[in-house]
Amino acid sequence: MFELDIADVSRQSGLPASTLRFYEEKGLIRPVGRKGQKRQYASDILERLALIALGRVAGFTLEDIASMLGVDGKPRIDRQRLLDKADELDRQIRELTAMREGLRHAAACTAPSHMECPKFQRIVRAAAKGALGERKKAVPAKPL
Amino acid sequence: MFELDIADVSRQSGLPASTLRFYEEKGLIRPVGRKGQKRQYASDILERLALIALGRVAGFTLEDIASMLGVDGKPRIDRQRLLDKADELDRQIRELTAMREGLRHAAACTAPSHMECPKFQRIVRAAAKGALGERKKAVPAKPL
DNA sequence: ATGCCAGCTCAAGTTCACTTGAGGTCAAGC
DNA sequence: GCTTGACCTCAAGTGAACTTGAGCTGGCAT
Repeated sequence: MFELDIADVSRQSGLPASTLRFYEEKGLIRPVGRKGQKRQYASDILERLALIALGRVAGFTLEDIASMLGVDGKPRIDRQRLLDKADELDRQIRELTAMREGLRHAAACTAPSHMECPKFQRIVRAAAKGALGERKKAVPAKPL
Repeated sequence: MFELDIADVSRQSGLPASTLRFYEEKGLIRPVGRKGQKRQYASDILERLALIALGRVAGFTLEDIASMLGVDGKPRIDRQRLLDKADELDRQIRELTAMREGLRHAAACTAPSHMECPKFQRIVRAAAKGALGERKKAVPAKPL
């Protein structure tokens, strides 16, 4: 297991160095040591960053993730929490799937107004069930 | 089309009144008028809020959504943008699905460390492809 | 030795999507 | 006629996840 400096990690992970330092501050990652003042990372940092990225996609906060990925490197994961999250993901996947259908249909449909198209209405109603009335913060999204 | 006051809309949509006022400020919704000082909404506001909720789930920002749902009520939607978003959702759905599998497996797997389990490794690698190196903000998530 | 460049620390700023708070208005009920 | 409650405006605050900026350090290339 060779060592990487922050630039290597940044390049290989696609994360800016500032984010890596930020993650360190939040207890998500830790350099194996320093060469002079400079952080040196073990090569498995990339695996850990992948895990973090995954957790983020799954909707965990950084704090959640930090608590699951113990400092030691290997996780003390609460199984029930994982299962709960998996269920939540199931729901989210269904919503996104409905939404995707809605988008594709909206792009293709020639009805004067989408809301007048019965198919679109059905999709909206199906997808909205659950999306609406949910108190969770949804994704800010990369601006297109 | 009868009218609703803000409390009705709030109750039926699940959104706090403050959010409705906020959405109005952002140009996402508009009351049909006022009764005294109080906002009155057309009943189709709920449909519009559903659309907004959907857009949020799909990962559009409020600004994005406002620009797609014209003031007039009915959308001037950029078809290409919708298709792009649909493709992005496809990718996101695949990631979430992988993540969900990963979570369920992690909860079930008895390997001493998840990272030592080849199945988990495979899942992580599959899911991370794409998740890592992505510059988008992912969902803050309702804390469990 | 001199200067550059990458990296460092620490504090402050940014964006997004809301929420909260202070202070005001108005119709209804007692 | 006075309070209560729902609603109003406008400004400021919040939390998550970063980013940016100012000012310092240390290695190595000229």
